[in-house]
Amino acid sequence: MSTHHQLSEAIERVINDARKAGALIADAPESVPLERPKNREHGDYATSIALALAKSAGKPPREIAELIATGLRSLEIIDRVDIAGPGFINITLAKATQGAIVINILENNLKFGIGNELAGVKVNLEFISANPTGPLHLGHTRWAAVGDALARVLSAAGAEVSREFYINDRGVQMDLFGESLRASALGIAKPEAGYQGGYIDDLAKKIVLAEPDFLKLSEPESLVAFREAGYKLQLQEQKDVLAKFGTNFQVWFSERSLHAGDGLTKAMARLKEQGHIFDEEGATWLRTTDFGDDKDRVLRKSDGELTYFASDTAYYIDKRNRGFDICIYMLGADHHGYVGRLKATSACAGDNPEYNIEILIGQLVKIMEGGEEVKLSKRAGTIITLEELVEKVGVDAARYTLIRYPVETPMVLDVDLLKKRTNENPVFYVQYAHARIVAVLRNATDLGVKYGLEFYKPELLEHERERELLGGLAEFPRIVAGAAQLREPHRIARYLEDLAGMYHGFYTDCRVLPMGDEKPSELHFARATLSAATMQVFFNGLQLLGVSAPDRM
RNA sequence: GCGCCUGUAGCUCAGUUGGAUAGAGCACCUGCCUUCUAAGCCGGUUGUCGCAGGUUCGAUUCCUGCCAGGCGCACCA
Repeated sequence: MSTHHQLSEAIERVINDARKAGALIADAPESVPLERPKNREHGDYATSIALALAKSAGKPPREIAELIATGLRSLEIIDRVDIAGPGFINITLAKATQGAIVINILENNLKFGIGNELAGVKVNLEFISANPTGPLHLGHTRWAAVGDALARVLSAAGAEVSREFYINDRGVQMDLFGESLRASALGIAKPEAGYQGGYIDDLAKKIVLAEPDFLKLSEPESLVAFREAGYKLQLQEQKDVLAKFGTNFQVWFSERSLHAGDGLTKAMARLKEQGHIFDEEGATWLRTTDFGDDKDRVLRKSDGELTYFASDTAYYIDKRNRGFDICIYMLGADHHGYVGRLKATSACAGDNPEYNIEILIGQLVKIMEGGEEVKLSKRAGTIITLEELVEKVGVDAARYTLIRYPVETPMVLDVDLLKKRTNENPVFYVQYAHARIVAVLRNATDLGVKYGLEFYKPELLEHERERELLGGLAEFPRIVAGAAQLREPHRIARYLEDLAGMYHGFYTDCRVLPMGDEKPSELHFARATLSAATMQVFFNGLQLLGVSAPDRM
């Protein structure tokens, strides 16, 4: 059980005991607010519960605080309890209580931080889902990093997660893609609305080299041939680039497969059965306005063609049929208009849109280079691809920087800054802390400093820096759980940066290894053990972000 | 016009369930390497938390209105 959890239960018990004894007449608290105060003078933990109870108790908060404090003081795990300000209760833990976190970490090692908040929940996490008609660009890259990290975080909370990439391999865009490739191969003008980038020419050359006969085909035949060959190559390239980026999907889901198989038929039947389908002006509609959408949506156009929306709907229903409890969609801000219809679709299918479907909207990424904004335009060929970004700054820096911010904030990436392999880049700050500990432990072995549970005496750790670090380590499980519940992996990154600060501070003020002829003491052992536990948390945390934890830098 | 997101230090941005003196990195000034990685640490400077109201013991956080920026409102994909 975490220290935090242990404490909040203890406080609750004290309050309930006081209520039973009639010493306190107040409503039962819904939950105990317990936080780590920013100010060190306010102890290890602080609660404002007395302020919350004041109203229903009809007593001044400080009086209630005193009552609770008295109960807490008798507990072994607590060293001291103070009341401050209007009625805050500040708690300082006993040394052994605080030091116990190291034992917890070393006993669980790779599993430390893993929780069960989402145990038994099957989550489908769909992200990127680009057309296979070009390379992945910067917008996709944000999702590639955040989506993968979110998948890891959700798994850490106990969920069973499937990462899915929906391939839009059907429709007008695909045809334009084929037409553009063929035009390039034949040296004729590309279609106006087609794809213009240089990669089209490269792809076309590759195709002709492999299949020279394509040039001899009739126009309709060659359009299909180029389209299909281009599709295969481009999709493979997306897969390769993502694999290099450390983002791996369990399922690459083809839109075509919904039409080729019975996915669409099943979906339509389901919606009909639920009674939300109607025909009007020769088209088939889904009455999404039944569930808050601004307008009804067309599934089958009057010309008989199925819409993209029909595929989306079928895909959603397919996911649910495959047993996923929660379907999470990660979409770019330019698609936020989809939220209403997706939620409504879920409701039309008879599901609970408050639980079965979640849509995360990510703001677009701006990019600065050479002091000015790079305008992203496919037409002008100034798109920045995932591959280019990685070439410039490396996988770790790219992933970390993209994950570090909440997705709903528009972010500006300064490529020049990321290129610098210096501490201006927060990822190095965190990685450095890990590498530093590895070096210390390497030396520890050489100097005969033993570390590990059998050499660890928590009561020896009483330096301010040690206490701070111990407190920080104890937060990790809560941070992971919070990141999972809120779908916000950036919290892990921010936490690691704080933890790095704590370790660096500890390292500076608390000598871990003996100096000169000094003999290794139990304090050295305790500090080395504390370092080992910290290293484990850095490792686990960076793992959740898909960022490497280097042994040397 | 309607809807979504954003507005916090010179810059890039944190700040879940309302809490104590609003934080970090960069930038700027200043110290700290004859013994564990100086990609580090210590100290200093920087704020009408977009504006105005409201809710209450207490609001950067919740509510309303306004201002500014981004994005979206197809029988397109």
